[in-house]
Amino acid sequence: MAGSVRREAGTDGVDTAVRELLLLMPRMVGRVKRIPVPEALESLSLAPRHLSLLACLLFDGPLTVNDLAARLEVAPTTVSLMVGDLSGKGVLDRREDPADRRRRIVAIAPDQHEAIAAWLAPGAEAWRRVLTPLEPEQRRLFVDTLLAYEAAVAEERER
Amino acid sequence: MAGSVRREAGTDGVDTAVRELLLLMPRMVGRVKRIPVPEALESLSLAPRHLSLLACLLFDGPLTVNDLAARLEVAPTTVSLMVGDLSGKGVLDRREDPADRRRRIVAIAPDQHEAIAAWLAPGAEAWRRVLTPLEPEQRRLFVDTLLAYEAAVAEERER
DNA sequence: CCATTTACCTTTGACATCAAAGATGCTTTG
DNA sequence: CAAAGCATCTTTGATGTCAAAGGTAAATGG
Repeated sequence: MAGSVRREAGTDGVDTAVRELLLLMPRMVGRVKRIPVPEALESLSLAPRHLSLLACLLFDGPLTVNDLAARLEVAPTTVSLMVGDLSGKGVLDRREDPADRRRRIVAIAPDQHEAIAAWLAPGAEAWRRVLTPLEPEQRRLFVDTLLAYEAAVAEERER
Repeated sequence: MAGSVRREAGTDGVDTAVRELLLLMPRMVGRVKRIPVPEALESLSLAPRHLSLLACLLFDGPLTVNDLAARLEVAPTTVSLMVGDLSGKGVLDRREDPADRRRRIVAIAPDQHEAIAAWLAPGAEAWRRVLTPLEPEQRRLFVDTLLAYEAAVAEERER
């Protein structure tokens, strides 16, 4: 039965795992969208959806709008609106690239650096908790498998 | 530096992995939101966002609106609207529970079963591709770690 | 040089999602 | 059995996200 999702037994648990993951994924997405905002940042009307954008900037330094959109797999529109919003509130720094005035270089305002790192910490803590008991090579395998999945999905889209 | 995301070296690569995962997650979410719709279903105005709902119904049989919302980590509002939409188009079957007329039992319309399974197949194929080369116990470890992460995030929300 | 093409960002209008309130039916309790 | 309480779903108004179009600046090339 080609095209079907399930297959006969004997594939050594692969299909069981696939099934579990297909059902787990939307749950995970939903949860991540609800990570609570610390009080210190609530006054700046920061919401969970800003978290990944700020994480990118915190980890990989100043970036352009398109660059951010590509990393987050989100439309440049969305980044542009968010950045406009957050820079108005002093959370982000948006300035023209002197070398190319079409570009806007986006960075975290220095005085918000610490508060944002603290916001990221609980999410990081969740990962740390589940990764710590693993052997180093098991950890490596886990990350690589997830990366491979992302690549596999990206590839499917080409066709 | 408590509360910071990075720590000193010597934690055996945990922090490297955490960092990679924090950056990978939003990418994955974005990609999954863009899984293409097969032509056979496009005429029914089905979009990627319907996929996880249909997957739940395909795997776990008929469910109620609240049940679906809980599994998808989405508001009952959203499920209600989607179900109303899709049942209007004959993709889903929505009928009152005879035992409790407040409930609506949602199921996939039998004649759409096959097309939806085919839509799910590429996503399943991506997982299968990355899981097949693993040993059974490695596979188990991978799934369990992801489940543990989901549980860890759920727990953080309580506090 | 000026004209065309390309790159990057923003604006705009349409749609998806959610929280809160509303509607309906079951359950409990005096 | 009546009334209050609870569970389930839908409706409504507000907000987030996106695709398409618009605006501006750099690159290309005649």
